[in-house]
Amino acid sequence: MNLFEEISQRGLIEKATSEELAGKINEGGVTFYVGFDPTGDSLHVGHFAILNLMRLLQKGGHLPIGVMGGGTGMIGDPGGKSKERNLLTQTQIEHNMEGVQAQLGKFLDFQEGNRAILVNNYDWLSQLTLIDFLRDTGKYFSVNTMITRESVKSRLDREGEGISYTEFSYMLLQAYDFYKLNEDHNCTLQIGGSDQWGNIVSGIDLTRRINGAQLYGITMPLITKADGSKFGKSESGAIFLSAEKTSPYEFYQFFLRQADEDVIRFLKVFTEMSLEEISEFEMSVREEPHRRLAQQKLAEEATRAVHGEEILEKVVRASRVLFGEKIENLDDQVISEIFKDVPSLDKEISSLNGGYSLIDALVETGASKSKGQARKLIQSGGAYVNNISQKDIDYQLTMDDLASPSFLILRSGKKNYKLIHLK
RNA sequence: GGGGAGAUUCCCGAGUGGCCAAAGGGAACAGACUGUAAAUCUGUCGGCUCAGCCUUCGGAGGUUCGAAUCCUCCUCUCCCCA
Repeated sequence: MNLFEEISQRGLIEKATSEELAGKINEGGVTFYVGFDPTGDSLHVGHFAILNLMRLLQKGGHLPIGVMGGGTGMIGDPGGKSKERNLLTQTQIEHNMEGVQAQLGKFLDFQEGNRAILVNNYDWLSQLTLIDFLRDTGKYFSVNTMITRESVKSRLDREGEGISYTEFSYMLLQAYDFYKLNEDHNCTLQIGGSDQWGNIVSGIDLTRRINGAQLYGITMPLITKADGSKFGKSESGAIFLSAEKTSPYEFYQFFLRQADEDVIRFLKVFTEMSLEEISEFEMSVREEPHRRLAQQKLAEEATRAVHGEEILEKVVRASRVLFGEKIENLDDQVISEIFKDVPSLDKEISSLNGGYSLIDALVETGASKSKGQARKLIQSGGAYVNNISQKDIDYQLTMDDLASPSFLILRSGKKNYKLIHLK
């Protein structure tokens, strides 16, 4: 199977601008680019599919360019929901670029061979002067066409909304990026989300008009879940690739909890596993879903790619302990490692002498919002001390409840852990 | 500029003088069942020293034994006409 067939079978392609593209991709040596929003210093799982596609293409002999939208970020894509863009400072953008580059490095090779590069479009967009830009670039754009673009049209149709000239120009800048990257790096392919179609096509048109070069574009489908909700959000918000923003444990658990209906599709989209291997897991999901082998594999592959083998092992071990039986007789080191990401409350060890009420402990650790809720939680059997359900409202924690010499583990519900560190 | 409607607990939304911490739905949180899934069912869902008490119905006053409900003023939102 050739590369193009493979990526389309994985579900990584929604639309391509031209039939010829398949041939180019199978030949190799295509320089392609993907744009990233510079507003944060970490990518999130919503980027996972595109990262995987970039990785697959690089391994297939193509050259990836990551473009940070340092310049376009100051303008704002009219398709985006936010009305006003914050102007990021250069230092912020540099900081964000570093963060993103480190993460891209997990998926792409920046070192040798057909090595990836990361650039900031501020570098060239900031050099443009208005007169030159209008004369050399603006003249190739038809306003008639621009106002029919979905992103612009929806803003025009909505009463009282409108669109500023600034945002209206966004499309021109992104188109110019593609032209510029073609000139400077011989970049001939742009890949983006399905909402980027219009912008990509604008770049292709512009470049053809300026220098006659034929460029290509691919859009990726929006990754959705079987229940219709958007992939990438957990109860507590977006799942980031950075360990500071989303702990590796939470990251692993997020993938582990995906539904049977989604997991095979996700294996194809998010991992490099061969399609043959994936079809074995497909059978497993069908015949023995309770074993959750596919979910485990997905969580494993994703966590390994982002956080590495060593952290993966720790996270798997932590998961086993956390979803296991009673926690006792562990040493401090093991506990603090397993529960590294769990919020913990420091407490004087002496407070256990006179007994420390479970209700207070639940409130103080933040497991419950108020004493009333803590009381109800205990009554419903949802409060756990060292993984054992405790239903006595007046329960007092004592030295006997320590899971290790200085730790005590509380839990509300199935997976919400809190740690008390006795000093 | 003229006329009308409205603001209720996280969200939607009922409630027009006591039976109101306020119906119903959603979200959320627990429990059961499971597979750390989905669906379903059950419970909880302002606070507390919890059979009781305290603080809430846009804001400030007032009437009343008693106000989310009535009156006055203010703030904000929406609709229609010009």
